[in-house]
Amino acid sequence: MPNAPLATTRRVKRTLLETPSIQSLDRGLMILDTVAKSRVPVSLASLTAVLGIDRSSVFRLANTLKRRGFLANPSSGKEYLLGTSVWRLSQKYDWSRMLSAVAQEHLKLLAGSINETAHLAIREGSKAFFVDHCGARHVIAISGQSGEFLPLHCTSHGKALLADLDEKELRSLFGDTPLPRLTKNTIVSVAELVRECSRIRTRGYVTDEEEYMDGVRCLAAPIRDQAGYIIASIGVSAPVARFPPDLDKEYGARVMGIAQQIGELLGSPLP
Amino acid sequence: MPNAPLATTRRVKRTLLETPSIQSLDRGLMILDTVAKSRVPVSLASLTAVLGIDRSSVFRLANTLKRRGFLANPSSGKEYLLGTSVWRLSQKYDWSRMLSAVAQEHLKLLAGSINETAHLAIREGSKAFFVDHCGARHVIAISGQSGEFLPLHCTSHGKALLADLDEKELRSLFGDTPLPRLTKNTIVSVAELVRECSRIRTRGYVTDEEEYMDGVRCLAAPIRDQAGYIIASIGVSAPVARFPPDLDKEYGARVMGIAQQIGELLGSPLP
DNA sequence: ACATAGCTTGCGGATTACGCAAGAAGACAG
DNA sequence: CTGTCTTCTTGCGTAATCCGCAAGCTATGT
Repeated sequence: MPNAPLATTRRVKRTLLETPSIQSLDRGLMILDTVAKSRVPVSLASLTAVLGIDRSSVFRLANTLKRRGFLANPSSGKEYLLGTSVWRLSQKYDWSRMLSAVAQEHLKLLAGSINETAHLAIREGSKAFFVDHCGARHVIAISGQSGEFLPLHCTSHGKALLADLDEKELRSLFGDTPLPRLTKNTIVSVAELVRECSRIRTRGYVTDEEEYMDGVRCLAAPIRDQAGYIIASIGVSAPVARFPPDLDKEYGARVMGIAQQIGELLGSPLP
Repeated sequence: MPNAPLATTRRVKRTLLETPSIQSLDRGLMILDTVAKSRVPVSLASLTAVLGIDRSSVFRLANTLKRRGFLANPSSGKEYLLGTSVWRLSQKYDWSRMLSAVAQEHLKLLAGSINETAHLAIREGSKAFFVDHCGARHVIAISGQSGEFLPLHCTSHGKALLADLDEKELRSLFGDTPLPRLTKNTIVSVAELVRECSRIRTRGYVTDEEEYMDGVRCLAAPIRDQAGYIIASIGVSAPVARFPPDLDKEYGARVMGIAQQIGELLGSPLP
């Protein structure tokens, strides 16, 4: 653009493709995201800092969100936290049904490709909820527990779902009660869980070394949405005899591949 | 302002009180609400009809919401349904903790006023999750199960949480499997549950006539947010000997009063 | 009491979003 | 396969809306 004949410096080329976003709405949603991301109430000042928008605009946007119940103030204070509307909306929807609809194909694919039972789970509160499963065609196979709640700290799915939490979050989640031991391998300390989580983040998958049930090994990977948040987990389970650790690398790659595909599907179910 | 020199007819008086809302954001949130309210995918046309906004504006707003993952299109079709972001946000937050923080006082008040155990519950998937409880000072009292998942169809809390569902929704929730019978009084047919729900809506509270456990009667009422959606339930439990049906009216009124107070607190925790 | 930090509100300008209307893209019937 | 009809998508000009500045205000701490 050598000449630059434009009087006012126009934003960008803004080609015909790509409908432009509505600025105020977009900003409002960013505020929601930011508040949700932080686990402590957020002050107006820090919102302006993070978003780089003027104080007054942030105030008015946040105020609008508050009026509709998407944000709220804690009993005493001006800081913002998520309001009940967010929860209301999410409750109306049966996410597990939506997820299993989207992921069903992939789950079958995974189970079929390695011929072991595959599971799909989400986190519900302090439990892993097993949304769906697809069995293997072995005489001996891990039976699926669709609809079951299992502990988070001693299953591969549970650990995958927790992968992004830091020590503080883990401690607040599990409280002061010691983690219940189900087998001799069960991880019972939060400290160890912290290490496990950081390992998941670098390696991308996690195994369950007979931590939930003797004789059963599992391998799972987190499913992340476009924004990178963990929203579910997918993995496989098999008797130890048929699932020695030297298969981990291969299975891990497979599981992670499927996890990524599902994440992409969830992110943008168009074009 | 005796002269009223304004050329363009200004909207309303717009007094100093009440910060005005940002229109586009407000509209976007209305769209979210509308989509969530409907349990079938919503077309652009019906959105414009419901909201009374121009087609193009709705399109661009919805598009913005879609980009941020708050809306999505089903695999094939242009209709809108809720996107994963809504779920993501709600997951980040520990609603049970927030709720119990807000309601703790009231729960204590309720338990104290009638000297029986009071419970606070929310729905998590297809279970009632008991968020908090407050015990009574009796030798024999119903012990509290904070942190427990209980069935929806045979507890007063569960039924209160389901009160607004219609037959279709109830059937899709419970599926084809018959409702498990826990006592001789347990409601085992969806048809009966439908009647029970309509009764709750008119009467405002519901009892559990030893449907979950022999010898225990409960009474619960739904907690509704500002918009009227059921978001939680509160109620009391006692041995039948101490809680005959002629106490229902008094206890019912008490429980409903507290439920309303909590709902108001959640809706607007300011002024 | 004063000072400081953070929240709230007026105000004017111009960017932004709105609505109209025309243009695609399908859906459906003949 | 073609024409008609519905529904979604995009240009464009207008002006209303929203943005940022800067000044009030409220609360907190010294």
